[in-house]
Amino acid sequence: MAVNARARLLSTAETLFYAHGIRAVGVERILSESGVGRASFYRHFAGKEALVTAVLEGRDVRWRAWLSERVAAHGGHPLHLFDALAERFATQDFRGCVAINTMTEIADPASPACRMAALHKTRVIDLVEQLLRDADVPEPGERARQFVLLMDGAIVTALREGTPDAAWRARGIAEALLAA
Amino acid sequence: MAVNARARLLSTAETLFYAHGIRAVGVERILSESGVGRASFYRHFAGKEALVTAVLEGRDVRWRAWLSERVAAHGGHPLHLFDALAERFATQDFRGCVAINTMTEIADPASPACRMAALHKTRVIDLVEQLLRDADVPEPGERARQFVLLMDGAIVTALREGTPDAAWRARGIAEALLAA
DNA sequence: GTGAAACCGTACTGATCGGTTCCGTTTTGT
DNA sequence: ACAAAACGGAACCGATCAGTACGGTTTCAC
Repeated sequence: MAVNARARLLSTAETLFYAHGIRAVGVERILSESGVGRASFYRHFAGKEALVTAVLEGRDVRWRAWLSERVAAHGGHPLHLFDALAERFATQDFRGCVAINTMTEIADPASPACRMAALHKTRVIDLVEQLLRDADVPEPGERARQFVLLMDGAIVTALREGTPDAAWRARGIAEALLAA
Repeated sequence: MAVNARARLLSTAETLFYAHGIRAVGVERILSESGVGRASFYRHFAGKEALVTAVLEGRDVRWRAWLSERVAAHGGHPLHLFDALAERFATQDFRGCVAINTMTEIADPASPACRMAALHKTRVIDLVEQLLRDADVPEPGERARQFVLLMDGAIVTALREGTPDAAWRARGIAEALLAA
């Protein structure tokens, strides 16, 4: 129980922040649920804000890896992005996109958390653009931005509706877009 | 200074909640910035949560009225929804959609605030559906849900980018959708 | 085996949270 | 003019916030 304090902090914080929001989760709760001592926390992180940015960093890497893997599993076509989203929307713990939630909650665009969230989105755009290039879709740059707009709209809608339907709705729109 | 305490509370709270988030704004700040006494606040509202739902109610009514008016001013076609959004995105105080921000921040779907936010979105869908009917667009029900997904995607994107570009991007997608 | 490093738990700080209560003043209806 | 209602200000309440300090324990490298 005395090793990996940092990893446990990151894991517990990620779960709690995602489920309840960043402001809603105090350091107290993260410590008690992770079993990490208070001093150990401040030995690993300068403060709560540093923990938040570290969580967002890890989330960015892991989420893009997951998305790439699932799209590839479905066949690798850009439209399969929405099949991956549908899978995600159906999971029990789904509560939207960490980056979107962070930007709407923290408000200050200059804060490290918001900067990290914005960076995540640009990286996702790059990922989508590469998928579009691989599929020989014309104007992949602009198309990628359109696709991410659709994905974000689907995420917000799925959070509100509590069903994966929004993924299929967004997929239908994307199909119309590619056919045009 | 001793009249309209309720109205001043609602106005101040709406501004602060929208700019900084609900959790980030304490009752203390609302009182000092509105000039309303603490006792007066709890005479008008059962608590902070009641104030939040009242603010969301007012916002819902006012925002739909504003949207209808702006769409009509642009010509009344459903595509003009995105012209209205572009106007909104360009305003200085734009910080996304109150309903989306509330749902991502409060997390609990059963809370009065989230219920009110969800209700707002369904009312917006109804508004969009009526616009589509008036324009003789086929399948207005499903189209309305697609349009609102596009609008929500545009709102989230505009919040991230800080420019009105997302409105034009969403408009382009909507045009492709109507042409298909 | 021994010392250093990492660890957990507890007690504490000052600030702020939402909410209650009381008091004296101002506004309003009649 | 006068009473009732609405009001602002301030002193409180217990709880929780992020962060610090200290003391005793476990882990690990040499």
